[in-house]
Amino acid sequence: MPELPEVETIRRELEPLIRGKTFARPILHISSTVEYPTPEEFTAGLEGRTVSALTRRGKYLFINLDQGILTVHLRMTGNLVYSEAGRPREERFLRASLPFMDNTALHYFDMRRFGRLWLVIDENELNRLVLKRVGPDIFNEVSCEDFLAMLDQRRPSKLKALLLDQGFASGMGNIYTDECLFRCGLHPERRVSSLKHAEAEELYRAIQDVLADGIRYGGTTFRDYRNASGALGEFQSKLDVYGRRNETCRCGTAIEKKVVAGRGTYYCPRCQK
DNA sequence: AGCACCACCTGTGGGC
DNA sequence: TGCCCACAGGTGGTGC
Repeated sequence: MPELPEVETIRRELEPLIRGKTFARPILHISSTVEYPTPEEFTAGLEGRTVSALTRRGKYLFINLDQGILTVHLRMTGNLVYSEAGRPREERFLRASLPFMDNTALHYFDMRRFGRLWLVIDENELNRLVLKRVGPDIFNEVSCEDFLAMLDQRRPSKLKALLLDQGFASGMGNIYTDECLFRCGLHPERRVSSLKHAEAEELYRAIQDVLADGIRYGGTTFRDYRNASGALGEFQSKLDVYGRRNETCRCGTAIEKKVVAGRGTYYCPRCQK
């Protein structure tokens, strides 16, 4: 489900709703939702902690506390939903309930159960246990100059694989990668090493633009994504290629789909070189 | 190093 | 019409 714009949408919406609130005792409906520490340590450690700020790196959301950092990764189908009243309307796929002292709550839903929660004591532990292989946030922490310097001209991989590599830079997922490559007219199978300087700059620009647009429209609901209020995103109506196999590109050519870097990849064979 | 493949899960839509 | 299985916004491990 969620790529950078979806997580950022949740972050922006959630922060004013929960900043200053204090957690009551969490209920883990599926204990494997907690990756670290043990479920018992997680519930005991979160109870009584107060939210100070919400931050993000790539697809990771950090709920910073007066002591420690509650970390969330939604993977494919996770939803983090804030509810005014204590209990959610629909309990199917509810994996964890994180109530606050004032009887509001954060509910974590996840159909496929891939998403995870962590409770770490500080940034040091966060970097060591969670963010070992997570590169800088592509939207907030990488300037054009940085990006050009990061592009290793000897790197043999394809553009699609580069952008999906969270260790290179974090936040891009399958949808925004395809949309970004369409926007800058680069083929997903182009080799990183073949990029000219101007093309690399256009790629950087397209990444920033597509992510900004995704955030502006509240993310993409292709299937399951919901924001922190349970509402749908709206960027799906702006997609140029993703999910549009056999539809016509604005150039008149049919959009194709093939597997690149192990992921279903949509592109225009005429516009993208 | 990078890539292909599997694993983790559940649901569903497209093809036969 | 109905059934089945390929595939789905992600990532981590393994082995080549």
